[in-house]
Amino acid sequence: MTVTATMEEDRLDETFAALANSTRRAILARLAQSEATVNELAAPFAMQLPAISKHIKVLEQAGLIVRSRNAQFRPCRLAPDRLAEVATWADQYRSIWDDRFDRLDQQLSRRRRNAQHAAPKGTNDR
Amino acid sequence: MTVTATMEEDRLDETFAALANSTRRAILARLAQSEATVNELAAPFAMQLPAISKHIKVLEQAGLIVRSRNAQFRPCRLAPDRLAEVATWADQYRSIWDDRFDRLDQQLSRRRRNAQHAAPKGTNDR
DNA sequence: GTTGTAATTTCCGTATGGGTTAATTATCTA
DNA sequence: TAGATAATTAACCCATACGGAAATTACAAC
Repeated sequence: MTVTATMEEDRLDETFAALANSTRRAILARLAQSEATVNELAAPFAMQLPAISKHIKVLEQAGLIVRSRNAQFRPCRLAPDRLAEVATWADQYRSIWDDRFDRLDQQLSRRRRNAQHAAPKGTNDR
Repeated sequence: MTVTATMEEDRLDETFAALANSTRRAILARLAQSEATVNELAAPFAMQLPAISKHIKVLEQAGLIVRSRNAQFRPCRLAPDRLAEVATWADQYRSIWDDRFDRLDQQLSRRRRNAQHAAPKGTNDR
């Protein structure tokens, strides 16, 4: 019964864990431009190839990228579904930060009104 | 020069790492309803209090929650800024999954047109 | 088949994560 | 002051994460 929920939770664990590394996020950003091979992805980093290879494995396991085969090359490309899930998850909380802006906005309006009543003749803010 | 970028990257590392645990995400979901004490937050979990206390510490360190003091109690409440950053980060990739839906939509339109040309007299789908 | 290039796997060291129990701190109440 | 409640810290166990170096696999070109 809670099987689906648990599966989704596990997947979010894995997704967020994969995203919790700036090298891996940089790889995703690079792949947002176009697909790329492991060596191409590794080029910008001061890190040995095996390390990048492992990061790619993590991203693939998490479903954030998919890979094909072209001779010795293993081109990677972005798989957007998990990223969409992250956006959806975070959006659950949107009302909370929106509310806060609303309250701030109300406060500002109130202050503007009060300022007008207190000093109706000029701009006396500060 | 890249100081800000690096700080933001480090913060995203920390934010995603904090979110990569279903217990901690459940705590955030609970705090989206109202603030709560450590014992209240711990109640739903089959886990000792110190474990929850550590999870809360991780969330606080990551800036996802803030805490106040009320006698022996340390009520927690949600701090939405980091969640907003996550939403913004994920939204960078929105065009990619939108594009995919667009392509799917175009495909379906094309199929619809072709179906009309091939069998203009009736609904012959499936 | 040998050589070269692309990429992965294995093994290792070190650090961190997530949980436990026991001990400790902080605050209220009688 | 003593005792109860809320919460944290300390000490420990086990597993996993991240990186390096060396060895290995997969394929192409000659």
